[in-house]
Amino acid sequence: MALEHAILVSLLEQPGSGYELARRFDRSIGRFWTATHQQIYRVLRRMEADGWVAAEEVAQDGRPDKKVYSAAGPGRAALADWLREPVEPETVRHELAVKIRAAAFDDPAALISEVERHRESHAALLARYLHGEQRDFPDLTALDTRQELQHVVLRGGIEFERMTLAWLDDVLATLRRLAEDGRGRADE
Amino acid sequence: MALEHAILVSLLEQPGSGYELARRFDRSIGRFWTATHQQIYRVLRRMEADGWVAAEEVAQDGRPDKKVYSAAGPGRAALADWLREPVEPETVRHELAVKIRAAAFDDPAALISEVERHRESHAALLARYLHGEQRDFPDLTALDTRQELQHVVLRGGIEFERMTLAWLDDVLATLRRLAEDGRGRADE
DNA sequence: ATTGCCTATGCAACTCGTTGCATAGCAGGA
DNA sequence: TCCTGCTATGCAACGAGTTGCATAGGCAAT
Repeated sequence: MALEHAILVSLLEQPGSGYELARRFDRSIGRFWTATHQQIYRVLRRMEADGWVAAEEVAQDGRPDKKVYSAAGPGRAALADWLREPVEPETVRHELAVKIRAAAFDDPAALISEVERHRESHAALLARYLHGEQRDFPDLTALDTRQELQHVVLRGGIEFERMTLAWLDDVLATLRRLAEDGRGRADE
Repeated sequence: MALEHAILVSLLEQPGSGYELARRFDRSIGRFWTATHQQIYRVLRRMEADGWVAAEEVAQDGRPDKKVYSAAGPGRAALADWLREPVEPETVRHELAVKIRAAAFDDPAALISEVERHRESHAALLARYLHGEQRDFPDLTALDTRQELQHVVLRGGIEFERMTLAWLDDVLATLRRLAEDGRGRADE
């Protein structure tokens, strides 16, 4: 389990309320670790009870009060411990891969529009990454440690999306070829 | 949720018992969808109750009896329906990316051995993929529909591992550079 | 005026997934 | 001989994650 740790990293980069964290998880961090506001609120309360984070009530006008959290000493220590633990193997859930193998027992052509939609969303994400890179890292020769590490993670995201786009093109070409062949021959 | 569907695909490719499925999920299918034997047994019982799979008791000598499952008509229909549904966005859990960003608040050098271990396991997986490709697809010009689809998924796995290896090398170079700089300058 | 959306937090109920353990016979090695 | 490990299935308990709903004030558009 590492939601606690993802939250700690986010709070170290910038303190914030549960709600703000939830939005960050929808945007930047969410590319590497997803979480709903429910999980975040629950885990934040547990972390506060354990002394990992400190909370400060902030009154706002025109808006509900919010509790701004920041990482506390024990939280940083827990994060350092976690860093030194070996990563547990990631549990993979690659739904599209399952669907592609499933298509062999149905009509491969039925998957084409699905894969195309997938391709669009990956192309959009790549564009957002590249835009974010230009915005947040205009000068790649003058980065501090934090930015260096953020950037190497971003490079990973960019390369992943490029690889995925190329593969989805490969998948589409394969599905289209099979659909052609299927029309040419008798349906099996 | 798609464990049902992953099981259906596996049973369509080859009928088998819960135990055999669990082992397949540890090996081939498990690259795209992980599951423990507990999940598999539970879901198989539900699928049998729903008529998605048919079970046949098989007596064995020297071993406990096993129930061999195979996909039934309603299961195939459910799979076809699922193929036509849009994929829900995958929930991403990229622990290493979180750790890399976390390293900014600790010692980046502490991550190096961790990333190296990661790199080794991805290199080993790539080797296994390439070996499996040679074994299962010796003649790429004579593939039927099922093999074509299996192969395009395998190509995705291979490209993913290649991309990951290149990125991990990038990460290692970055961490080592930061560790050098950290020794040169004062610790912050 | 009403509708809908945004900020901000939370409860309750549920499903999904993991972990530990149990059974039970057989095979192989120390 | 005892211990370990493999096949084969399963129960029970727990923790993680999701979904639906509730509150509650403010803002903007219809």
